[in-house]
Amino acid sequence: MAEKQFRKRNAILSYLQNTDTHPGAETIYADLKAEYPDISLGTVYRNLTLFKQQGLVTSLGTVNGVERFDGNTAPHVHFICTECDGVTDLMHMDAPGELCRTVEDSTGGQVALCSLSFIGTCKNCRSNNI
Amino acid sequence: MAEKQFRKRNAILSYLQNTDTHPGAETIYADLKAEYPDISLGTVYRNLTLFKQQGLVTSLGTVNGVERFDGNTAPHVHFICTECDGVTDLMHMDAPGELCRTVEDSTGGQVALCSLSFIGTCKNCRSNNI
DNA sequence: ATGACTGCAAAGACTTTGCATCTTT
DNA sequence: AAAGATGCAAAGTCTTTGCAGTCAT
Repeated sequence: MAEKQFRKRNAILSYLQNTDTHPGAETIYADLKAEYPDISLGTVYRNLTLFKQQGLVTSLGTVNGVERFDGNTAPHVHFICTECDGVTDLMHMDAPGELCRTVEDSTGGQVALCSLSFIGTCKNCRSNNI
Repeated sequence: MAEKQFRKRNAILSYLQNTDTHPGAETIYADLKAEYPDISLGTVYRNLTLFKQQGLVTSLGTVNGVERFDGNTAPHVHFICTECDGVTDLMHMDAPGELCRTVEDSTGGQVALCSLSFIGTCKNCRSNNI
């Protein structure tokens, strides 16, 4: 009794909603392991799949073979560093959401979301390259 | 003598440069098998990796777990159908290439390329859903 | 009790890679 | 002969999944 025990599902969602690092499953697993020593990777994957279906989190696609997740479902733009695999938000930049209608008109399809990413080398990795 | 035998490497590149279907490795392999019955999947993967490094082809990222390739290196926008996994070019639409500089200024990073995709259901799949 | 959630480990899908062979020059 | 490209199959990564056990109501 006392506090109701948090389910791992909640922990995973909460973790995603409180980070801007756009982690992959393995990272989520490793980080949550501190507080939930018996959490399993299967649970992380299972819940991520669920969250995606429910629209609670989005997938950025894969970076270096690993799918990366975002708990911030508001449309926004990403910067992906190909050296450190870091993904950062570009909050000041508008995702071209208004173009979705244009695309629907020109293709006859239905657009669920649009994804805009800039791929390159982040400030930090540039410095380290000197 | 006669015609020099085409290397498989050339065949793979040529295949990519002459299609707009944005195939994955398995598809390239299957299609080239007709003309090159002894081609191997390893060769396809090996050469795709090479082409990416050389900048001869680009990767669109993964669709449904499979990396998809584009022999058209001119920047352009893609429409990705989540039902049939088809990827089509939106040639009439400009990729926001000019924003690369803006991103570099605001992040201090260096932008190599920008990727804009619209994800949804294509015209064909919509029809089939009726 | 019942249904929901999870741990574990096996299976699956996709990709990479070592080595021997075959080509090209 | 030397360098490069490829076939084959094993290995490697990442992800999914079946099943039994656990937790919440």
